[in-house]
Amino acid sequence: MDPVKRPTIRDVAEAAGVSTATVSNVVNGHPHVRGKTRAKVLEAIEKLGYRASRAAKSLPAGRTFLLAYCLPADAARNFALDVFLHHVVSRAAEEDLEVLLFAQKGGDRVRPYAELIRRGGADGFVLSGIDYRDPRVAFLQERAIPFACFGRVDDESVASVDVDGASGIAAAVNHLHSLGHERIAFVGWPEGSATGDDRLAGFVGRAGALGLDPGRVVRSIDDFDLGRKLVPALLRDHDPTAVVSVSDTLALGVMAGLRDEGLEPGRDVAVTGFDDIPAASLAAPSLTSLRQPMEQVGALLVEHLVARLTGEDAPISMLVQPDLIVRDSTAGTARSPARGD
Amino acid sequence: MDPVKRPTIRDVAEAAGVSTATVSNVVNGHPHVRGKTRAKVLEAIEKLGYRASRAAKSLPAGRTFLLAYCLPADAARNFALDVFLHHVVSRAAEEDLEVLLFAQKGGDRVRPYAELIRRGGADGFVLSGIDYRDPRVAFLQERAIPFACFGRVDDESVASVDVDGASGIAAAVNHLHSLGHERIAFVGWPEGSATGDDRLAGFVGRAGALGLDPGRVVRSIDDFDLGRKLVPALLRDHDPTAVVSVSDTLALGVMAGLRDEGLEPGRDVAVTGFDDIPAASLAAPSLTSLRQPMEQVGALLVEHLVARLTGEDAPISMLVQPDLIVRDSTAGTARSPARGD
DNA sequence: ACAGTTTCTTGAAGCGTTTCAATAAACGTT
DNA sequence: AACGTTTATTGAAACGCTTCAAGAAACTGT
Repeated sequence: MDPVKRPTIRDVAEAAGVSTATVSNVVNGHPHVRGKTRAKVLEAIEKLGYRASRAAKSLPAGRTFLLAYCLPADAARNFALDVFLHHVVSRAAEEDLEVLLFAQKGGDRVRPYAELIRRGGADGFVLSGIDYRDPRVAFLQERAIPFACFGRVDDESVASVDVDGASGIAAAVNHLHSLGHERIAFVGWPEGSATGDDRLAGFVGRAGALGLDPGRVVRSIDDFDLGRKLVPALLRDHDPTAVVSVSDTLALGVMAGLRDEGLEPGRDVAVTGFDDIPAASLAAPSLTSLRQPMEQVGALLVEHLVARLTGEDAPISMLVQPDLIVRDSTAGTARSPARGD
Repeated sequence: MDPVKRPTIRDVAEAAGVSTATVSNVVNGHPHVRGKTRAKVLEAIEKLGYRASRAAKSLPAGRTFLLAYCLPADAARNFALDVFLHHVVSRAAEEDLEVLLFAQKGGDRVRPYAELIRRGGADGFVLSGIDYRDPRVAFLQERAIPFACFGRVDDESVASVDVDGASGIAAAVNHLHSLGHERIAFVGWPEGSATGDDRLAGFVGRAGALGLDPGRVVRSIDDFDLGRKLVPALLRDHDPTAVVSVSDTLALGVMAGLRDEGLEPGRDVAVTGFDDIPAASLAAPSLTSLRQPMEQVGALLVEHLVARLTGEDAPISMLVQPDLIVRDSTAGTARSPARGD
């Protein structure tokens, strides 16, 4: 009825005819153990199927062997979250760490972290969805809790990995320019988001460098319908042959809006997005987008945390490159018939 | 430098001038504590910001206060995963349980569970992605480990919650029928998936009951492009005015395929999907779909596990109803002009 | 005011590990 | 063969909490 009783270190010690201290030494790879003794112990471990209990290890060790991650409240909007998480978990497993999930309760973004810390719930934290001056960062830093951020933090002493949005957008602009597009517009987020500002900078910089007008910019919050509705104004003000969007959601909205105006996205007007959300490849036409290298980001964050937990003082602040995934929404060239210019 | 030292139960006991046993009694709400004593203790707890450490609680309790969930290897395909997880985590938090995440290593689906159990890593498991005769179910059952499944399990003694796919599809058929559609086709998965068979049964049953031809069925594995490519044959063989799909992915493919054939989905041919993945609302036209009540599922699973851990023998085997989300892909009526019949 | 009850509080053991000082065994020297 | 070294092993304390038998305090009723 009850879950099967697990063997303890004492059972192993008995079976091997040694003390529990010796078993512990073997398990933890301490140097001074004779070959013969080690063999006996390993055999007993094997026979009994022994594994040290995390709970029992934690107590004397003063650590939990857990990394914690707070699920964003708007999980449904964060499409790549599960992929990111998957990589964090996998990489953590390689380091014998497991991942603890917790969630925001009310509006307070810091509270759940504080609670977890008070209960000694985890050794370190992985954060995502970093804002300018994110309160969580200040909080954790003040308490000297190990943590690492997916997203840019202005403070150099904070470990963070971010996707180089500027360079990603620049790649999209290059791609479109090489297809012959001259009037490229950018659909961005409202000012004040670290990620959005960065991507916009990429557009402005690259467009300028290519001698294109970097002023073809329109802004909207990240919503499909708003993206759709901004198309008439976009066409009127900038008459673009290509639209670079700060996100896939907006890009898909723009594609719908183009079609509302009788233009076929991908043929009459090229469109690119950012994030490569699942819907990007499921759209018709499929959407050219920038994929964030989640595996790399997850691995870097975990590696940093492990180093930090091992005592090394290893601040990192890395920028990783997104991959341009070319699909049908940029399949035509700027010189194709439809718009006749 | 080091993470701030947390106060222990002993600190509280000292501050309140009582023994640690009393503090423990207060914290755990034991009955025989005098009001005045309780007040003193609570005050000390408040002042010091004390919270019992999970690690230290676990050891004598013989439980971890953790529920474990294994991230499916193909996380990227499981679109609603993060939503589901979010609800599981939230509900668990209400019960003072946290959620531990682990991942599949190689091909062996059972191995990670076995490993976690050997380390005494969690009190119970939440499973998803249940197959016919899922090996994990047999494994956990054999070891009498508490677990609860999202997905149907044939064994009545296993706690499971599933979404009523048959009834969901039936609702879609009803919806289309009420719009005047008479020739409704079903795009299903290949035989042999529990979920797919169930949804198909819903179509056949409902179509038959309405006096429609229940034989308009086509099958494909769950892939956008395959859904797209099956449209010509679908039109030729069944000439449907509406297509009910077993999944959103296939439905989106079908919509693309219809457009390839010069038909406008939502106007010329109605389309429905299942799962309400994010792409459903981002498609143009937006896709009518069936939303799985993830919150309910998550809550039920956690509630069962809590009951089970509390000693109650509470097997459940529930079916919850999906919600039909009507969108533009079923906006027209069967009598609208385009197809002229 | 005293014994008998009942209610509250506590000391100490124990949960499964790690760690470290102390002891034992093995090895070189002479 | 006895000694000093080095290497291997161990006993016991400690980690922060719960639990339970036992003791103390607060009430009864007389």
